[in-house]
Amino acid sequence: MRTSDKHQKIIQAAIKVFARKGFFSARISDIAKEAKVADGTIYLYFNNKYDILISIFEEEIGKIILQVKLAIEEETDPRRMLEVFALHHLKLVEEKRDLAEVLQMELRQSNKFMKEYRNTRFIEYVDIISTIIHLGQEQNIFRKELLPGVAKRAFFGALDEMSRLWVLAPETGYTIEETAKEISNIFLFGACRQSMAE
Amino acid sequence: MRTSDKHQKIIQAAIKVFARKGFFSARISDIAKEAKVADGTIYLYFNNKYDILISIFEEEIGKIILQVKLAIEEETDPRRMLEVFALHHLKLVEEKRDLAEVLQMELRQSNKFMKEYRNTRFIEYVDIISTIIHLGQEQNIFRKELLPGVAKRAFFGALDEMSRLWVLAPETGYTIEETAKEISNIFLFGACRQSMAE
DNA sequence: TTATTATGAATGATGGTTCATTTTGATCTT
DNA sequence: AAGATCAAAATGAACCATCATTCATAATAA
Repeated sequence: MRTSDKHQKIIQAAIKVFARKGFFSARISDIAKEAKVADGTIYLYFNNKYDILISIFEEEIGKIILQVKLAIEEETDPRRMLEVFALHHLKLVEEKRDLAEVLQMELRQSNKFMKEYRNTRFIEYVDIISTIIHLGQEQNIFRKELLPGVAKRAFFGALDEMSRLWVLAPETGYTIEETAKEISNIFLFGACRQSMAE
Repeated sequence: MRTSDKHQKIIQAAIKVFARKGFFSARISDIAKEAKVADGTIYLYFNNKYDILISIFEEEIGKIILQVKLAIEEETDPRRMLEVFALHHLKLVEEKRDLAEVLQMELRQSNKFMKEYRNTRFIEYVDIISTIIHLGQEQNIFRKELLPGVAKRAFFGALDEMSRLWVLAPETGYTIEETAKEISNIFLFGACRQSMAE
């Protein structure tokens, strides 16, 4: 059996277990059982429990970034790009619920218990948005005065709050598509009635 | 010494310790030392470690809700109300950093390790926003088609992502006031250049 | 035969919780 | 005013369950 197989099996098992119980309540023996592997085997592939979590972040976010960037390259209009990003972000909950749950719940507070770990992958992910915003400003579509550091986080935060909701309570009455559309719309055009439409 | 004094002392100590170490890494003895109280004393006022955390949520969010509602009642324009809400939410990081940190980091994932606990106070807080949005729709200021469940979370999420940033890395280069203004602006009018202004 | 990979019982540290004991302070007695 | 009494409040050492991690041993495969 190839090394990478066990590595992957453990990662996938850990995602499941962390999603179900949370990082701290999850036991190594839970992960081992889920991966159909002995407790000790885990330590042949990872240094410790934290290392498993970090590997999940690094490897899985890496895959997501790749996919999203690819999808965005298909588009030319920055407005559409934002919608595509939104769609991808929200879809994650549906397509990989366990992973979404781990990223939602554990990633955010990882800085607390892993002081030294700087999650550059996560930053890279959010910065996809600022790239789009910058593009939109260059094309004279977005307002020049937008504060990029605020705008990107406003958009990301809005999306992420919705995906947090879905992770906690799957039923909201809204579909992913309409939610992505609505959030993009609010971000692009605002909640106010457009006075010109009068 | 009155009962309530110790209760408060322990709560305040716990906020400090939870902020510094996170809920799981915090030891009861840490909290006891910070509160200048014996370990056992804590169990005279709280059932267990979780109970301390829940009490923080209930009592402290209660206070915040009161303050915010009061400040919003001063305003008549829903657009201003949103800005006031934003200002209050962001100010919390500055004025009560430890509490903000606990709410940011621990509150969100509380559902994971305290399955039975439904945080109604938190819901109540976010619902202040939907009340404002509803008002704005009635006054024909906000678009009627806004999905209230999405819009309120978009606004809240945007704000909260910024306060998460401040909790993690205090220096961002933006002031609270300009951030509140910017987020409100984006939410109200969008990121796009208003075409009528052409 | 030997190097690699895997096992899972044993180890050891940790820290939430308990509880026998002490301290406090209010009330009553003389 | 000085003891005496007692319930409530506080203490902190000890208990014990819980795992993360290790490592002597076994299985596998080259």
